[in-house]
Amino acid sequence: MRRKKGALIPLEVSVLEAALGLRASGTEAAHGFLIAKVIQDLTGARLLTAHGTLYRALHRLEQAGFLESFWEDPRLALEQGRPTRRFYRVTAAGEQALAQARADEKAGLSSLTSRRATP
Amino acid sequence: MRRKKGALIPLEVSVLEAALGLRASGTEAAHGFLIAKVIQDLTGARLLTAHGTLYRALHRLEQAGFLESFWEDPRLALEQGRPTRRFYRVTAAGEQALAQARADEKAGLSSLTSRRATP
DNA sequence: TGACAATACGCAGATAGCTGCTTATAGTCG
DNA sequence: CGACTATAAGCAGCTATCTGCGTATTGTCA
Repeated sequence: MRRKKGALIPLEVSVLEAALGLRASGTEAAHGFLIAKVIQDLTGARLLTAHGTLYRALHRLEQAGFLESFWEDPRLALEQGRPTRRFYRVTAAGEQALAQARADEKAGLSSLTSRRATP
Repeated sequence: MRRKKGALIPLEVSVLEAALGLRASGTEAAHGFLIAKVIQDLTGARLLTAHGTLYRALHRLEQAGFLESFWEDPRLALEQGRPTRRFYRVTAAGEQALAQARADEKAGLSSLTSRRATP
């Protein structure tokens, strides 16, 4: 799956949507596992085992500047007896990229329907 | 498996032996996962998935005062990109208990061979 | 338009620690 | 000695993150 430079891949769109959705419902920053669950709920996808894919997507998005990440206080994780979480926050650039991806999607759909018509 | 008060169960003996073995070879304090691996090597047991059993044994031994535990610095774990480890150290009481268990085992074996003879 | 190359996807599993449930076993009491 | 019961063992799975590997898909270039 070769990437059209600067564009977002479906899973990345889902990640941004999930993160923004969580933010809208009061969760400032979401960790990977939570995002995985939300996406799973939304899409019905079985990324139960395939978490690796999601984490890679998160890293890509971070490198692209669409997400920023930070580790939670490890002492908190220790107290609650679970692994330390890494939290992700959607950046302004990320929001823009998502908006752009949505616009592209619409454009792509219309170009698809009018493909035969446009030379 | 009902416990003879104060006695050690085979797995607990293995845990103490593994921890002491590691200490003898320069590893001051061992974490659960490492102990699991050592025991696995020694006994050939397949506690690959059954880690739960080991951790419970570790907790028991700690509660009994035969082990003391401490968490590693979570920042270190973060830097090395792995879950935080919990380290265990055999206490003096633990060493004594192990010696006792070995003595009991020998006594048990001899009583076994002479069972019919001893009333 | 069709072949190629880049890369995302999904599977599998590692790292660490932990809990719940069922079964087997061993100690104790009648 | 045999029944009862406490509990360890084993199985399964959760929490959370991450890497390696083979396959599938997609954009681009000829």
